[in-house]
Amino acid sequence: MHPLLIWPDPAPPDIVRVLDLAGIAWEALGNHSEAGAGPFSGAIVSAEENPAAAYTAARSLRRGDSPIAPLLLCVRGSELGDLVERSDIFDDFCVVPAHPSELEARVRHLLLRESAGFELPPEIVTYESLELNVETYQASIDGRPLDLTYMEYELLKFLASSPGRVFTRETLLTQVWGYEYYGGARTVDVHIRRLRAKLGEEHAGLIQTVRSVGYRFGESRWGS
Amino acid sequence: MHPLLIWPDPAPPDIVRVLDLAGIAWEALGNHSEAGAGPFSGAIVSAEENPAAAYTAARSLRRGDSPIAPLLLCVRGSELGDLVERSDIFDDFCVVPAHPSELEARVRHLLLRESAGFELPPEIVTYESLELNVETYQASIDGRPLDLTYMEYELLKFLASSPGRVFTRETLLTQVWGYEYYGGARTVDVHIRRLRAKLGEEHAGLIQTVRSVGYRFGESRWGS
DNA sequence: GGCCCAGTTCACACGCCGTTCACAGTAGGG
DNA sequence: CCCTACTGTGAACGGCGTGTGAACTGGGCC
Repeated sequence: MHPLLIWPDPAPPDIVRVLDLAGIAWEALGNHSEAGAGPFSGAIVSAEENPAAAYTAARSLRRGDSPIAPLLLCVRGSELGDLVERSDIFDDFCVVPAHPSELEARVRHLLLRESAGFELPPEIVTYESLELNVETYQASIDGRPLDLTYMEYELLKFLASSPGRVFTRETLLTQVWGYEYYGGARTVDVHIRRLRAKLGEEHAGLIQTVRSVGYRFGESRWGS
Repeated sequence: MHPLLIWPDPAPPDIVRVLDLAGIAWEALGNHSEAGAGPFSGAIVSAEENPAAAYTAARSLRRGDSPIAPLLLCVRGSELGDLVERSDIFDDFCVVPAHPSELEARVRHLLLRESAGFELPPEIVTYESLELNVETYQASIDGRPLDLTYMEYELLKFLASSPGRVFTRETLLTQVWGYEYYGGARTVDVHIRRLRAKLGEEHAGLIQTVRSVGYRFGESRWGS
């Protein structure tokens, strides 16, 4: 069994005590760039001290080449209201200070469900002739490779993950760019434009604009 | 959105209070055999009073033809040790007594993740052969796609959400256009006209004029 | 049958919204 | 340290959705 990743570094003593008593291996890391250390069977992110930094850390753990799952978020009760809109960056949360047995139960439950087959985002997103290999960050259409930048790739991946669904610029900014945004709606437009350009003339229609609403990927006719 | 199933019946007041405040529909059921009543978007099983019976109930909810997911288990702290070996019958648990905001956060988190993962049927407003897909902003009638503008779509969606009900122009202006309006009653007329034109000759009668009152969608006065 | 009221239809102009271009800031690599 | 490429923002352009005025129609009432 691979160890659990704990953020931040040094790891909060309360969490360490529970894991050590339960005989669960762990490793504390301060930032994602060090995560190349090895595979983890899951992560615990403590938002007790610095919630904002913890959310950023959790989000970055969920991205990149090897997203980590499951992820347990430890938060104070006062932070509960902010959790709903961040649902995508954690699998379970624990209100701290918590009874050690609750924390242990949550960790064990998550690990068990993980081994039983946890749902992670698919490795390859495809739509018609478009292919997105999440692992290698490569994209191709009609077999021809697409040279996409990071943001273009993230945006296209997000859109292609929900074909037909319309996303507002606001939604795209928070979901793809990942932070609260004020103004800058033009940013989305420009990236959409660059994407369409790289998709080529014949496939530019894959991304449709829904006037005064947002953008939609594929499914122009809902014959489905 | 389908209601949540709550066990046991009658539902624990603490849980009911949280759900009602959060505006989440629920339905209390005592045993699984009654569950044929309708589809549920999830379940909450309270093991506060009778843990053994609650485990049995949760297990039966997870079996049968239509297993219910996600399932939230409410347990006392003293039961935490028994949870690990029962990991298969619930998706999340909540230690009671819990702060209402924690319970609400867990319910919302489960529902959000469920909708993200399982991709439950899209929200669709439908009336006879008319279909409005709220997620994709697409409309169709008799299977033929309708090319509606933003305002036309919003107006039609609002009308079709309450078939048979008559709306005054003022009501439509405030509800659809969204702001207090002075004058400009003609605006509604024209949009109604454009809608009727796009609905086609055969379906133009779906939107009826109630003289000196307003407009009504569907449910002709003879039929009802 | 003529007047009046209410709804329909038509035509047009304004303004919003999306697209596109151009440029500044910045991070990463040689 | 320079250079390149990616990213984000401002501004100009163009299109079309939207709202409004006015003419037209149809029905009710005296």
